[in-house]
Amino acid sequence: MKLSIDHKSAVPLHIQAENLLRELIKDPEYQAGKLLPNEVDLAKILAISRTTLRQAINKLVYEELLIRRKRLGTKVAHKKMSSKSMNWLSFTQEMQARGIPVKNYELHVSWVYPDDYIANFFDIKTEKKIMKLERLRGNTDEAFVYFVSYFHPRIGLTGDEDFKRPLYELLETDHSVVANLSKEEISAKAADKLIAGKLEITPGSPVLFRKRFVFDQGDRPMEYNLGYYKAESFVYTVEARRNS
Amino acid sequence: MKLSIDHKSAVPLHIQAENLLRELIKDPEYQAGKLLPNEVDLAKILAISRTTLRQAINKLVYEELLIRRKRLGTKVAHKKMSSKSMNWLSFTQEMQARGIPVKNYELHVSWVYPDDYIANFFDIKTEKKIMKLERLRGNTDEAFVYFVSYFHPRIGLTGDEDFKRPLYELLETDHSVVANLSKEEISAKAADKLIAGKLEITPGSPVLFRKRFVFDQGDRPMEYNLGYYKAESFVYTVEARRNS
DNA sequence: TATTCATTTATGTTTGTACATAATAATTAT
DNA sequence: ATAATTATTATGTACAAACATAAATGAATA
Repeated sequence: MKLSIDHKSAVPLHIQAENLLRELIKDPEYQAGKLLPNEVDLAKILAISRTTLRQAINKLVYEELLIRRKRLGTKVAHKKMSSKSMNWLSFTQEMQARGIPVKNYELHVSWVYPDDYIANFFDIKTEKKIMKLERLRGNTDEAFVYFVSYFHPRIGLTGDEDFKRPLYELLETDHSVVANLSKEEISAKAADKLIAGKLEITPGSPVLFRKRFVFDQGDRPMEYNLGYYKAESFVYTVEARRNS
Repeated sequence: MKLSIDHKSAVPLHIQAENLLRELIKDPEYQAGKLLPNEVDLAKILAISRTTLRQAINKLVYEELLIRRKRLGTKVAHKKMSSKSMNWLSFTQEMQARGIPVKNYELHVSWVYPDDYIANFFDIKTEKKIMKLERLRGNTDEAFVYFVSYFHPRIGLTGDEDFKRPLYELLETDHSVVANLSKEEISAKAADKLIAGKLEITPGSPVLFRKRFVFDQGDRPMEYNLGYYKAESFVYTVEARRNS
């Protein structure tokens, strides 16, 4: 890649400048904290206007790859605050997005009588069995989350589905059930014997515990999910903007 | 919030325009697919230049809240889940809403040199001390959360403020700093000796650990907050709805 | 020595202007 | 009727110019 701007190219100048900057900041010198040339000079060097250059820089600033400091200059942003609002991605997709291969350590389907709490949420009777799906998942080295899901009978799951596939994709394509609303409750918990055994930690050590209530398009309950995450292995990110 | 631009305000026009747009696109009409007024007209209406308006629109386009279509116009993008549902309540207000009286077990101000992580977030040098606020809080019976806050020097806190008051109210009324965006990372942790001592639990037992990055109106970092919640005493709720 | 003040410098904000381009709508030619 | 052509219209790109502002630096002052 050549580090100059081609004014005759069909590629917009600010795009060229952006790409050029992306290359430039890979240089160890800049990674080490060296400042970029100031905007006025750099614009002159690249033979584009400062406005156009700023357009390119802005993009990288948005991406938190560059940091501007008034009077000092612009430099490479080191450890960027990762704020990937993971929220609606499935576990599999989220892991894949981070480049971590997902492995199923356990995958177990059973049919159980719902307890009062679940029956109440689903608004069903306790006399009829519903499907329970247990999944122990992690990367290739270790399991770090234990999921327990219960599904509303309305969906019509048989238990023969391929649960290695992303769950919400399966429900949407094969059962026409679309998750529309999720309410979650996150707390810390001490692992009991069962959970400790699954995650291979000592009983009493901390886990991140997540209850998830999932509703479909008609706001009808469709899934009740419990997740036990090994501490340190999982961070839940939430982004909120004031709206008022 | 008034939907007009104040040319006399100290708040930059493009920021005002950005906020205004955020409000505007909440209108069901726009949510339903109506196009925004075209840039030239809208700029005229708001009495700002098209360039300035584009600056604001660009931000929302980058956030994937708006979609531009050449020749067609700009409209609200509805596709992803909006995970933005946090409670903008402060701890005090939240507790009061639940009818639990808040008590401060400890309230301690100190001035410390920021470590690399904090300096990086605030984008400041490590040589200059910043204010650190420690608060141990709970109900009348027991303390169940330990907060550590660091504030950006820009805010100009002296340390003599009345921190028994709700924090964000204090910052807003007395220092004209408004929290606008917060990014949080929630995880489970084992309590170390310090935390265990504060919360009066045995070291190693679980706590809900929450990092909070708070930004002001200009999206500039203003507070870095750490919260250690005694397990079982606190549940974090998140509601996410797909808007398509 | 410590504090205050002015200077410097790079980014931050804003406007006005002009032309390019993609996609649609309207028109014309086959 | 269909295809090709031509407006039309909104965004896209690009420049120049000017002034504002935050923060570091160094000079003047208490």
